[in-house]
Amino acid sequence: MPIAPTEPPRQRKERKQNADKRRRQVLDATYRSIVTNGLQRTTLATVAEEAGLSQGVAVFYFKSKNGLLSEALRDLYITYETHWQDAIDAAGTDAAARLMALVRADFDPKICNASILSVWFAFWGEQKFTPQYGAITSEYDDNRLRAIRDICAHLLPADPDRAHDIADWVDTLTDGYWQNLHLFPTVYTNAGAERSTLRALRALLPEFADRLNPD
Amino acid sequence: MPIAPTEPPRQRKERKQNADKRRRQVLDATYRSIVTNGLQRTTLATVAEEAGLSQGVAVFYFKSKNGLLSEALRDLYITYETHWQDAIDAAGTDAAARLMALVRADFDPKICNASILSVWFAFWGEQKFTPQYGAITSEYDDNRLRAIRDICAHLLPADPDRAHDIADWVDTLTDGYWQNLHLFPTVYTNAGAERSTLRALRALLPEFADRLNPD
DNA sequence: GTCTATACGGTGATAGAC
DNA sequence: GTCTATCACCGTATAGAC
Repeated sequence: MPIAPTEPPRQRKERKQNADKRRRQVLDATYRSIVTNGLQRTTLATVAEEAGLSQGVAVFYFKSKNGLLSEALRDLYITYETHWQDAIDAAGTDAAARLMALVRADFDPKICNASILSVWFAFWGEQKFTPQYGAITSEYDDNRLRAIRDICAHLLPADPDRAHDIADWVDTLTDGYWQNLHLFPTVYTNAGAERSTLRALRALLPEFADRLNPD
Repeated sequence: MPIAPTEPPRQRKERKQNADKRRRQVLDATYRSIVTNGLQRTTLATVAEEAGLSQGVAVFYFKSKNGLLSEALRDLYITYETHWQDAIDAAGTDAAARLMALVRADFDPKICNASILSVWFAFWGEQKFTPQYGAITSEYDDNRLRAIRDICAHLLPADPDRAHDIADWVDTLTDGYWQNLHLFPTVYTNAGAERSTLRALRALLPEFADRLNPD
């Protein structure tokens, strides 16, 4: 059976690396094009120009415009997920500290700013009409909701119903503040949204209020 | 100065009525086209077909595609605003009852369902790239936030800071549930979102818990 | 006021040279 | 792998007949 469709391992690896590099290059360009042009006016031409490559390259690596945009959305979710996971990992084992870390991570300007929010909302605005987006959104958002529920379950081991409610409210409230930040960037600020969310948390969890204080 | 560029009053009125009728006809068609095609693939052609009119009519009454879509967004906000205003008006003078009425109005399937949410999010996804949308959004959302703050101020006359927080949380939490309903229509339901919001309200306002119960 | 026809500029995808 | 050239198509807006 051997005498496989061979090529030296080293060369194969180099090809793979080149492919990954190009994919990254095109994804970054896609992201920049959406930020400046929106999803509507992002075309293979605008992406190619941002990347400093030809249109053909984007098609070669992503098959179609739709494939490219779907991968861009997945990439966005991966970056986001890595960020909040790192944050709760770094917060140690105390559930209150982990919950606070997750909230603060959500409003970190590194992943929550006008540009990135405009990309999120551009995709979400199309989600109903592009089924692929919906599948990606569900997959990743589920991870986050489970993580929040897990933290809350540890925080309130004696009251799973209340833990479930709190988890739902935290998830929903942070989403709501993202929307406020996106729609009214002159009224809301990251720091303000974070403070408001933590204040809500202290009001909802008075017994942990001292451990949910950013100071 | 008279001898104005006249035309008999009756005729002028009839023209105005016809214009209003046509505008409504085209706006409704625009709305239907967005629901079925999304904002990206809504064109003058799809709107004209939905309306059973020619492309020229849409341009005649709304100047351009952009003008048409902006008016459609404004129309959406007016319908929404009328709905929640009617709801709090009908709730009487008790602040807790008014607050609950506002929340319940927000999840009324009449104005909160998969179709309408997809239209809202389609516009919000483009907001950053179409300045006109932002102006309309700010104008109308401000009315709602002021109304909520007003209700909360009546509810907690002795504690304006807390009233302000509660108002902010109600506004943001309902927005967040709209997003959940839009992104995960198989997981969230209108009734569930309403119940969760009211439960949050009772947790945040324990002294009014009995008056914030839907039963 | 309403229509049809059309100008003009993209758009995604493909073919084929290098 | 990467490029350029090219295809068939669709988008808005306008012009002008009725």
